[in-house]
Amino acid sequence: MANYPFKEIEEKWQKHWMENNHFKTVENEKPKYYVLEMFPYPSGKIHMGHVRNYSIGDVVARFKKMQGYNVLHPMGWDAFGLPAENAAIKHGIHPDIWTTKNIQEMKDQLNPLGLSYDWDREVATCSPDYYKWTQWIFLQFYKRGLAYKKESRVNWCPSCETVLANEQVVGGLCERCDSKVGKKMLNQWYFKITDYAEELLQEINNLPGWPEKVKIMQSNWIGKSTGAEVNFPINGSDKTITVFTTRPDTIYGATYMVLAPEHPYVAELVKGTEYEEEVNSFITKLQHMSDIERTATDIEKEGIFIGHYSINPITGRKIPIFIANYVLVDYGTGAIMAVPGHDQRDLDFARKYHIEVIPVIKPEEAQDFTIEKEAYSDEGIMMSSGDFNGLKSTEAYDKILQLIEEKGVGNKTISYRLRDWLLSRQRYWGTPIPIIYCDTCGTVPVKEENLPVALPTDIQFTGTGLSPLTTSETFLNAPCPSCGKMGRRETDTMDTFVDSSWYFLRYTDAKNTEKIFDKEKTDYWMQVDQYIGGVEHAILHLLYARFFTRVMKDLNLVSNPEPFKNLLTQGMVLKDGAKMSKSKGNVVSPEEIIIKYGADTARLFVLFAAPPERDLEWSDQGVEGCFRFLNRVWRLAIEALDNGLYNRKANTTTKEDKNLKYMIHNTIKRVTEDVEGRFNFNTAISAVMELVNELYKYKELEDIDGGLVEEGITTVIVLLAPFAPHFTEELWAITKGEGSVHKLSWPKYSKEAIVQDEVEVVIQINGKLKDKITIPSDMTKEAMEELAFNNEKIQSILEGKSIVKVITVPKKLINIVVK
RNA sequence: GCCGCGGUGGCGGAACUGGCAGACGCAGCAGACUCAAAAUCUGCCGAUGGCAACAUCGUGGGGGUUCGAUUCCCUUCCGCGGCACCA
Repeated sequence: MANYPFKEIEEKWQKHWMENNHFKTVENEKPKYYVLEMFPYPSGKIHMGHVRNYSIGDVVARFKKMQGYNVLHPMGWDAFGLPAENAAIKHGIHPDIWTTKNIQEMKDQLNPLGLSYDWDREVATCSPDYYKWTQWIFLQFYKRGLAYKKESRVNWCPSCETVLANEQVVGGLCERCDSKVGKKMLNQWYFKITDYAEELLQEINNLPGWPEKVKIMQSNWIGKSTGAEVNFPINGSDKTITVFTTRPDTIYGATYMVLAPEHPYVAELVKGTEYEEEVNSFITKLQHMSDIERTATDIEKEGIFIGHYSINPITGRKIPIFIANYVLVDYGTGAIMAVPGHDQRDLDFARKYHIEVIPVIKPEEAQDFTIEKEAYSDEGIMMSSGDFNGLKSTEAYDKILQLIEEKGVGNKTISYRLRDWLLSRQRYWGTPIPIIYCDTCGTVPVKEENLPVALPTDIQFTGTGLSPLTTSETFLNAPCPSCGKMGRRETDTMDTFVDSSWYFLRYTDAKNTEKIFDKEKTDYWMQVDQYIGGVEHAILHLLYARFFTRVMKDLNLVSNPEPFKNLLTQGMVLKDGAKMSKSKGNVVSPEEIIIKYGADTARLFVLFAAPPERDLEWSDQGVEGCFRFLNRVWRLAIEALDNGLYNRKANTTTKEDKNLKYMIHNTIKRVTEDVEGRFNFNTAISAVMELVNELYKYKELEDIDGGLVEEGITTVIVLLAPFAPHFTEELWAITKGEGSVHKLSWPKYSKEAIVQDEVEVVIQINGKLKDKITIPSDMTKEAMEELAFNNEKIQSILEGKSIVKVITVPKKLINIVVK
């Protein structure tokens, strides 16, 4: 028999579903379920990673719908970004046209997959209807002091004369021209995400539906450490330098101090001294290095003495002040007390510059303790620490902190690794920052009623120099919202992560022209019950989205501060052990697979080949196998219908009948559990395959129950519906003649059918399998043991051995322990 | 360096709470059908020994707990991912 006509079937049902608004969703009284896949960047081509992502989401959506939920399953486009602008520079196509065309092309490639999206809720972040609200959010942040501008060091390519995002710096080089990337001070916009650091960290504990791995990554990223700030007066000056330390217990061992070269005091302290020139050239040298070069762990520690001393406020000791490449200006206070005895970095530096090393903590057992090449960073017993000598360092930690506070020279504090979010981009294709600079009024936000600040079209893309928006006269000049005099617009646009930090909220009320969204609607749908996407977004996107949602909760725009209840991070699609990529030439295009085997086979394969969290190794033969399986089901159903198998002699209730009934209902149970709780689609599908194999065997028997065959085939069709939607819809139409398989309720297994009268148990001797016997499932322990001891095979093995004990687990095993 | 995840047949993977290791699929081998091939259907398919029934070994390596360990504990090796001069 020929293969099933997948092409006709898929086109037919896609058209049917679309024309009948099959996937349209509105709020109703049913329990809601919001399933979301991370929206794509419209590159113009979908790849297997997309197919995998959306297939997983579609199974969840269709399954939940069959379970009676009101399911929201939207799709949209993360449509701002650099590739569109590069295309403009390279080919002279306007980013808007390029993006719109790509969205259409990607939609044309997505539709053949049969995904159950409600396209009425589509959003594109580059559309003014959308970015108007991104700007509106910016203004709310600004009002709250959560958006602010500051001078800071940013990546700078001297050849392109432009700022680069961290992602655009590849191995310390500019991704476009391969020049060495340096640093430059620029005035940039920031979001104050650090205000939410503690909340974002604490609330990770309230995300039981997130993978542990992602939670750990976020915690580490936020990077909380507790310690103290201590003020060290500068000798012969009225200034003090505040250092941050996590080890106040080592303060007696501080033999020098290091400032970050960019620390504001440095320039002041050396001004007009003999050290000025040397310090300046050191700083200039560092500025020409990228962060990557500068912070590489293998780089040698380097620094210089700046001619000043400070006073250790606890010991009164006078210690030299250095600047060095290993102290960062934007962590802690940008200054440290260096304790070479107990910090490896400080030790390396001290050895190089011949600075004294004073050990102040020794291991508990140690007698004469000295430091050679390795710093001692563990706990221990205090030494050379005045009154604290002999104490455990953990006790001394608290006592010294107390002393610091009593003396008023410092206090307990907390430091985070998380930095504020730099959102300015010197780009065209992004959301314009709605700010006007006025000579009289300064920095003035655009009035809400004047949003959106639209992207102009009279732009030149030269690929060099400043933000392209500076080339638009119509954009640049705008009246000050406060005094009306001519001002200048902000010409930077926002990082595209801003756009994607709230799109899931807009889906809940995508067409609203009055408001960002209606709170009632958003509260009805939020949280996202299941979010699905690549683990590469574990930190940035997911953290930013959490941050935004928290702020929106504080603004009373939403009720729940956490956006994503459950998170599934799917693995990559590999071929020959490597990620599919053009440069490796190992790309399999979804289009060619759909043409050859159809979308249902493609979907089935990506779900069957591996559990969703793991990487998936592509296999052409594996795809073929899935296609064969669908054909096998097809033939089974068609043959049963044509040959009247449904009507053959019924209700004989043989052993085989009972077994098939058991198989049918146990398969329902297995598939339900696999899909619902664990997202193990691979085992769900293999369970259905087993049932199909069983049906093939059963139908060859002499005496079969036609009704049971029908039940079996129907069950297979219904259970496969979320996985292979077109295939099952067609089979449903053929075998049942009416309705849609997708409008059915998800089947429930019969409890009686999965009760087995007989079970197979194993007989072990010393834990090793010796024989298997089939017994009634309600047999007592005693009877089981009797049976085991009467077993001929067991008797012959037991001969001449003495029995130590017998362990019997009902319905499972009998283990006889012998000597 | 620190943190996390993983290691099971020729391959992708299964074994959910400690109880038959290898479900299901792929590849391979054999048979049926066919003039023949493809497709399809059926059977076999971890290693070693044996004609066989069967025996022994086997979940990266070593050790432990247990009647019993892929599963729990210790240790070690390898692979992958994240962070990385964060004081």
